[in-house]
Amino acid sequence: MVRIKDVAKAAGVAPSTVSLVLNKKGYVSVATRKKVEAAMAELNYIPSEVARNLSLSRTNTIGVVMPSAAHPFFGEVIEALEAALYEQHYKMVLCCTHDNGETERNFVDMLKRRTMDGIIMGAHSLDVSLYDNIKQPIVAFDRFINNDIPIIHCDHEYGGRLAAEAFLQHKCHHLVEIIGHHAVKSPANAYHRVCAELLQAHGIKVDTIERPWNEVSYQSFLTVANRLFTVYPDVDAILGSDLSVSACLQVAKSKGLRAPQDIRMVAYDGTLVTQMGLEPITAIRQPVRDLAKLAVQKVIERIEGKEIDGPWMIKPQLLRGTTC
Amino acid sequence: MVRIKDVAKAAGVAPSTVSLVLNKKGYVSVATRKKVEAAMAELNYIPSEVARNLSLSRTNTIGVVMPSAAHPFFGEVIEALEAALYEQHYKMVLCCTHDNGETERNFVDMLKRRTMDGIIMGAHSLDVSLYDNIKQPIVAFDRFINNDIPIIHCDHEYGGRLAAEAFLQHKCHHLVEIIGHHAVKSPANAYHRVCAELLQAHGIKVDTIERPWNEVSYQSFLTVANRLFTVYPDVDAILGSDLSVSACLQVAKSKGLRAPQDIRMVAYDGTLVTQMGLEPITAIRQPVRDLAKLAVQKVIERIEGKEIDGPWMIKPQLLRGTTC
DNA sequence: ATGAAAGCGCTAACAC
DNA sequence: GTGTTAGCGCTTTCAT
Repeated sequence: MVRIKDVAKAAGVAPSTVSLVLNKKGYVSVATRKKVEAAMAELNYIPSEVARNLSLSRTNTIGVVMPSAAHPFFGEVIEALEAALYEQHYKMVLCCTHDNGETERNFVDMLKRRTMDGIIMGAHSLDVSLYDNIKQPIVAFDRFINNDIPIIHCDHEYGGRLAAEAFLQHKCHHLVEIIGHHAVKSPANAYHRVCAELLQAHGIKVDTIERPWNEVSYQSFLTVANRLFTVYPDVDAILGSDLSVSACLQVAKSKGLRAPQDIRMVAYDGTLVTQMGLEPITAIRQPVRDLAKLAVQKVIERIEGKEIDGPWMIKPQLLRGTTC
Repeated sequence: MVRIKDVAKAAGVAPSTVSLVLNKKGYVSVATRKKVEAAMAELNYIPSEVARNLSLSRTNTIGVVMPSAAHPFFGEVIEALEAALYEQHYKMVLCCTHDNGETERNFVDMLKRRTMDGIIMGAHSLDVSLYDNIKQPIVAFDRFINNDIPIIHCDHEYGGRLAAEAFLQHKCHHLVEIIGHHAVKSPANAYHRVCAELLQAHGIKVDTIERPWNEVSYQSFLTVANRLFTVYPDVDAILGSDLSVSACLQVAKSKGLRAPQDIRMVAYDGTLVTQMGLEPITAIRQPVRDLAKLAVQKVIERIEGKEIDGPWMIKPQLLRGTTC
């Protein structure tokens, strides 16, 4: 391994000088710069980033915690975060919790060990006390953690309103909402609340059905969809996440129901899933790229010592499909 | 910040002793261990991983390079790799290249700077010379790079055979294969070749249609699907990746074609996408978790200095749907 | 404009 | 068993 001092020796200068040309800092005469650069090329020198990190107490790495990478929505989020981080010259280390508390704990430990300069937290753990004594910058992605941790999310109340407006363009009598497990404290719950309120104000009956904790197979979405139609046979409007609604559409079709004539459906998230079936599902699209950019910008501001407040929100958008 | 020497001072011992208890190495009397542990707790000591990394010349981090995280297949792969790495106490830093050579180059640079102990490379770059002078361990994931870099992949020839067998259970006359861009050198091309050969041996006509480079929107899959039906109106069998076939199914339905009576389709990969539409698509499922585990095992063996050979393959599996 | 030297926080060889 | 000490490779202040 060739070190900075090897380059210095070869170039006949001091290590500090090499460091200066390496980082394009300070004043170095053109002549010595040339010598140093020649020596670096000659020796095929590559600086050790770890040594640099230790010296600077900064790793240019930020940790991203998500429930899963295989889920279409989180896959998109991860992609967008990685791109935004890359643009700011940060590396992303990814942790998928699979809704497992221990995984999350371990990851937060890594953060504490200063492997990373900051964290973007998008998982839904149950134990929020994990985050009590952390000095490093954290921002939460669509998730409440505590009052010290700023949160970036989509304007879900507005999303709920968009969904309600879509439903109200048709005659519905009974909306069923497929909601996440009640233990998950997410700002996203707001869209269900708002949509329910608006429809109830128009005399529409609203029921909810809850998804099991930590079940991610598509089969489990089909199970819930089937239960929905069994428990509420007169349902004529459904609101839920992309996968939930996709499964409902599948079940509805198998029962010979047509959308939007017999039943209306709005999917929340608007990932690929809603575009991919035999008909495009009407969806509320979360502005994933913008959310990711904002989250990245905010962690970095915190890393750089700026005081930031939050929360921050971005409005979602209606993607008109054929199901509502 | 509290350092190891602070703990040492507080406990009345030497830093090296603290290091020993920290790493559960060597022999430390129970009494001093207790003292040290008390001091660590008292001071709320958290070791710096960066310093440790520098000292050990090892980061316990490995880089994963994939074309995208938003794509269902790569999302699954990333998830599986992360889980496998986590189990081995490795962190994953993720790079999505978006088929962009510069991104990849930058990432390989990071590797050279020894930020990471190794790389799992699953992207399809065009410039393979990038990998010429790398000392760190690399394994390729479903991708040919060069003869020095071992490769892990699914047994695609077997996959092609499975697909052919599925088609041959029906009467087909004209298979169209949707293939990736010709610049991508992937072992996965084998399944197209093998399936084509087997069907041609039965007198079935085979054509191919090539996907554009670096187009990832679902819209682009629909475009290709539409072109397929325009160019080959008598097509009655289609083989392609999940998204390609999903788009074809959508177009076929819109033309009133029924599967498998009028047209047969087999999707390669077998992600969520094939389960999600209105009918399950018959698919060749890549054993993603096993591939990921194997890839992780092999990079780690290389990191630990073991000589490994490769290539390694794992057999795919037929998922019977209703489309063939 | 360049060099000497101290430090970033930890590990490990060696001495006691 | 425990302490001393010399690294790991880079950055940066302070002289010159």
